[in-house]
Amino acid sequence: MDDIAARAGVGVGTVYRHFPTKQSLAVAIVQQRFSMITAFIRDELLPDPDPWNALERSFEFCASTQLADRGYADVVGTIAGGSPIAGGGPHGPAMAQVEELLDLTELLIARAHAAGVVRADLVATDMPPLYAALASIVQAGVPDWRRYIAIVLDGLRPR
Amino acid sequence: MDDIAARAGVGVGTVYRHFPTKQSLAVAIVQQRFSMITAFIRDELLPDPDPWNALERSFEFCASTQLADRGYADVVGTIAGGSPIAGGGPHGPAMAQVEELLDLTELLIARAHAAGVVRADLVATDMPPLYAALASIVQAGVPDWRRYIAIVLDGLRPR
DNA sequence: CACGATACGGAGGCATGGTTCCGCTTGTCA
DNA sequence: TGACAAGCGGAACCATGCCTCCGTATCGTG
Repeated sequence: MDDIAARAGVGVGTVYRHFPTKQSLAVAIVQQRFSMITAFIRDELLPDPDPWNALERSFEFCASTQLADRGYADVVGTIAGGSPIAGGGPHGPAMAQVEELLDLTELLIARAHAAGVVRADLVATDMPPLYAALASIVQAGVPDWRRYIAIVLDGLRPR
Repeated sequence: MDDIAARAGVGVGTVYRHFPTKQSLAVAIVQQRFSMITAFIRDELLPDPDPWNALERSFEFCASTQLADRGYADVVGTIAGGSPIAGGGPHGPAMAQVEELLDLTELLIARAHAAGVVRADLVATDMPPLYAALASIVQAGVPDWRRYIAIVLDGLRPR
């Protein structure tokens, strides 16, 4: 917290005036990230005319977010694990936000199914684990993570 | 360390007599795990007559190890990242152990290529990132991780 | 049994990092 | 200008967790 305050050019006291606890600061950051993700899906991916390309871009987005944000993988992992991270939870983005994100993913997958570009058994809840997996690869510092996006995507193609 | 000592039924002092530092204990654990992994590949997977099945089992093994060992994903991730985790490194299994593991993986992949069961561009160094990815899914608490093994494996099939 | 050596236990020292609190500065209004 | 309010900074407090140290128990030997 001292470092955060220093980076922000204020004293710790000021940080604690805005966020009463370290955890509440973390929650605020996570919620902001969630907004970014849902906004990206809604405004960039769903309008994309090519459903397959939208999927591809969703993985790219996931990877770049992890590059900018060391904690991203953990959060997505938490969603993937399906744990009850509602408002009260430890680093909980409100459950409503998770719902919204899953709904958008659902649309993404539905479009892909309609176009027949993905395997028949693919469901929306498959995505968070795959996003988490990719994020962990990026987190590990693997330089050519795009290669692994390609491999996973190949695994999603119709059989 | 206090907890570890208690679980072992000894005092902290005794723990520190065997492992002068917490890190050295971690290193010892990691090295032991490495031995288990290399032994498994050598004694179980390489003798498996079906190269594809061997690959499949390697992922299964990876997942179960992560289930038993919360730190497994991190270690594999470190290898995947290709960072210099030699003897001096932070939680470094000796570089020699990493080399050995990569060599064994090389054999596994070579056999798969010879049988023509995997995509042509697959190389041995692709595996650590994939193992790390799977481990992170397991770590996240996703109950049906086998499903994601299947998806990734499908991504490894010849195109 | 006496004695030295070896091994043990766990209280205490010390560093780290989250949180609180109080004195000071800044801005506003009469 | 003086008095008050609001906001700020950072020193100090406290819990946690790694590690050290010393008094004690155990074991082998003369």
